[in-house]
Amino acid sequence: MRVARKVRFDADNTIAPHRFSVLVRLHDRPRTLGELAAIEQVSAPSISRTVAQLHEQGYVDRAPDPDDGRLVHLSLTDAGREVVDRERALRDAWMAARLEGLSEGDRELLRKAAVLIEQVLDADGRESR
Amino acid sequence: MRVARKVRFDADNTIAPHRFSVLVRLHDRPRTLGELAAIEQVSAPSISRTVAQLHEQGYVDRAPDPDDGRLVHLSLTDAGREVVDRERALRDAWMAARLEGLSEGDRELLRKAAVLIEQVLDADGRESR
DNA sequence: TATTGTTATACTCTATAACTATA
DNA sequence: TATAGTTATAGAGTATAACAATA
Repeated sequence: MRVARKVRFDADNTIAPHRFSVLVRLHDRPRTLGELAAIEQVSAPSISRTVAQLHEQGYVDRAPDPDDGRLVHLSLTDAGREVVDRERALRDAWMAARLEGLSEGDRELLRKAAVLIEQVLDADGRESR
Repeated sequence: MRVARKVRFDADNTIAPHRFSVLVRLHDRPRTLGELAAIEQVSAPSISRTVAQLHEQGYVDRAPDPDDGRLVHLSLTDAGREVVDRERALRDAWMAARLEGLSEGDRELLRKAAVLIEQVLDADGRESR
């Protein structure tokens, strides 16, 4: 949690965390509003508002489902994809700078730990977050 | 960051994250409002309001500085200390449950990684966060 | 009737600007 | 004048309740 906090504070983020998170979900694949609400664990009105803003910013496309008129399919625009890539590059650079002083052995240890942590998270809630 | 998110979502936290964070800072030692604002990286009015609420909830004591009438020294009440301890116990339990399935070797790997990560964070910004 | 999404309204946390009290 | 903190006001994100459209 300290690492997460540090990245959030120091990495000069260019987009608000919850908006970035939504863009990342859509970077994986297109989703409906309901799916996003479930993944992000926020209410329907909340995700609706956030997506509306991202749509206005030109980062997200909205498309009605051809068979079910209630569904709205969201996907990233090219601009949205760029935002995700740029932000990820910023965070990667931040982390790389921090790991520079470590020995190769230490870095290898952290690589193994990262794999382990991913496993633990995936084994848990099948969250797909 | 995925771990932090998961803990925040799943661990049935009993107090809002930013309030908890302030209580943790005061658990370390008493501090003034200005110190808290700097540590938490929020504005003076923001920390002032948060601390006022924690004071109303009975978690924080306020005491004027005997020499400098502008300063307000904040410290935890017994109730505040309990909140921190309880919340930490919840998170520890959450984490312990998640690590149960690992081998002793894997857990040892994670212990070493945690030490390393602490070092990296401390080496960085001398943040005392 | 149930489901998907939006609108109305309110609460919390945040910030900047203006202010009070003390140094 | 400068510093520590508070009050006034506004913006962003969240929630619940009520609503519209579709199945």
